[in-house]
Amino acid sequence: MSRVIRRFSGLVPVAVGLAGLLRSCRLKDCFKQVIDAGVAKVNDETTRDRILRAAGPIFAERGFRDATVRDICDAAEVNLASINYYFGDKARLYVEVVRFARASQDLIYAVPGEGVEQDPPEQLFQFVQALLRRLGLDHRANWQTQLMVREFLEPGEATRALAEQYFRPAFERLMNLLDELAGADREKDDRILDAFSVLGQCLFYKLSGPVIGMFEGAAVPGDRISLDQVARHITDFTVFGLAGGKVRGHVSRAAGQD
Amino acid sequence: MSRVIRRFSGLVPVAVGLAGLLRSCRLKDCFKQVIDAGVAKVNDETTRDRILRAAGPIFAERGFRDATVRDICDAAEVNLASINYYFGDKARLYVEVVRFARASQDLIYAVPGEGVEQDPPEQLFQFVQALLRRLGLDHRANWQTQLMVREFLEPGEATRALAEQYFRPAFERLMNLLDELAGADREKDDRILDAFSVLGQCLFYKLSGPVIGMFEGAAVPGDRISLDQVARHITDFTVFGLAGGKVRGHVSRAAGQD
DNA sequence: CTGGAATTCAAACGGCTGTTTGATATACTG
DNA sequence: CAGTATATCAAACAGCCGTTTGAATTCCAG
Repeated sequence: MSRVIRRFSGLVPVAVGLAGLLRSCRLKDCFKQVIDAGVAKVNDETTRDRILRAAGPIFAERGFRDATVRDICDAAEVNLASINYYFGDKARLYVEVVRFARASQDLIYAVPGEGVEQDPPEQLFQFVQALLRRLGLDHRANWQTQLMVREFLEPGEATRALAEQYFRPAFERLMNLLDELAGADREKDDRILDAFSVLGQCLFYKLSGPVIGMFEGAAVPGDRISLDQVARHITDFTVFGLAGGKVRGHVSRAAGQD
Repeated sequence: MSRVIRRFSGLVPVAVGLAGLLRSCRLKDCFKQVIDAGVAKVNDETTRDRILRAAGPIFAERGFRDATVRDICDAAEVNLASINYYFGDKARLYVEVVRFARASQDLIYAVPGEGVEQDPPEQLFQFVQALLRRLGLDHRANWQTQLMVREFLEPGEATRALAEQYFRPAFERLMNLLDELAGADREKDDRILDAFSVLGQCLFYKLSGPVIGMFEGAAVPGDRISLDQVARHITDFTVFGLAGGKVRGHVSRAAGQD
């Protein structure tokens, strides 16, 4: 009781408290938000920001569980207690980091060629190319992408917002793109499955990287095969693959010899 | 010093020691191997086996790090010290569990229709169908598959053997299958990329399950869309997609309007 | 300058982890 | 049966984890 009062002794916590998601987060933040809004400018990095920036790569590389607050504080060169002081606990720091990652890059969404008039296959190529780049197929992925892939593979509390705001728009843009390629008269389920086929092809290179490197014959992009080669292949594969959806009798049965 | 001598007081440890990978693992195992070889038969389950069997699902569900030896021992109804007594430590139990999982199911490999004379598209369909089933797209995946997917996504020490013995044979069978479909005159890189495209499409449903469930419109197999529908789609998509590889000029450029 | 709030800090706390220990019970051998 | 190797067990250990504490420091308005 007394500890809470001591800690929330100022007037600012009340504002945050009313905002709903309060608890113990420290409260220079409120001024910070005002500052960020453009009212004023902070020259040297605040402790909160250093934590946020240092935590990103660590969470991305090791995941929530394996990343320790001690390592994060060491990397940020702040005191061990700072995380609990500014964010309440490790979990809330994590969702803040995800938010930060999301804000500092728009992942799949901002695909080049959006709105530009080009033929559909070329638009698809650029979509795929951009996605592969975001996934880090050219160089190593940045930590933001790594973090989002992690959230994608095993969703947590922060994932729902991610899905709504980033994955879904990209997903719908892709479906529209495929409509242009295959004709818009497709059924809804087919549209979805087609989009999955494209995303699956792209994600495979990100997710299976370490293992396919073990197959002597196979080569990861960046090794023998360039990112553009992969993007080109996926585009071609898809453009022709879509034709399969048009044949309602289903090829694999229709082609049967019996 | 004295503890080692006390523990390895018998003569059996020497044999295992010579085998190379000894250390503190307990040594009824040597007899156990003889028993398994058919010399004798053990009626009631040994402690070692109970641990092995209980650890599988727990490692599969939570991963190596989040699975605790206490939970495993509770599930196996054995004493806490048993894991260290029989396996040395948690890590060596884990690789043993992976070996056990690998042995108790042959994952992707044993595809129905192997050797059976059917037209290539139907063979591909059955390959895809079998893979999706192994991945647990119909009901929930069994723990063996879960464990292998985990190893696939972030490889550990046990992964290399897995890749060599299971992933690779399936991979090569798939490439041969695609050769029959597309003609065998393809370049090596194209064969690999085509196979990746198929695997990517299949894996997508396993890996993105939780997230695509968040898209209201989209449906996971088992929900609105059946596993066979998905398998059929992937097959059709692939059969036509392979045609893209035959056009050397690359569709996405050739179809350009400029 | 002064007093009180905001922040930083070293130290510790309680809990959970994998592992070890030494005693005890069981099985087997000569 | 005696004696020894094997197996089981409750208890404890050391180490790391996230978190808390209370004092010291910095900051800033009056």
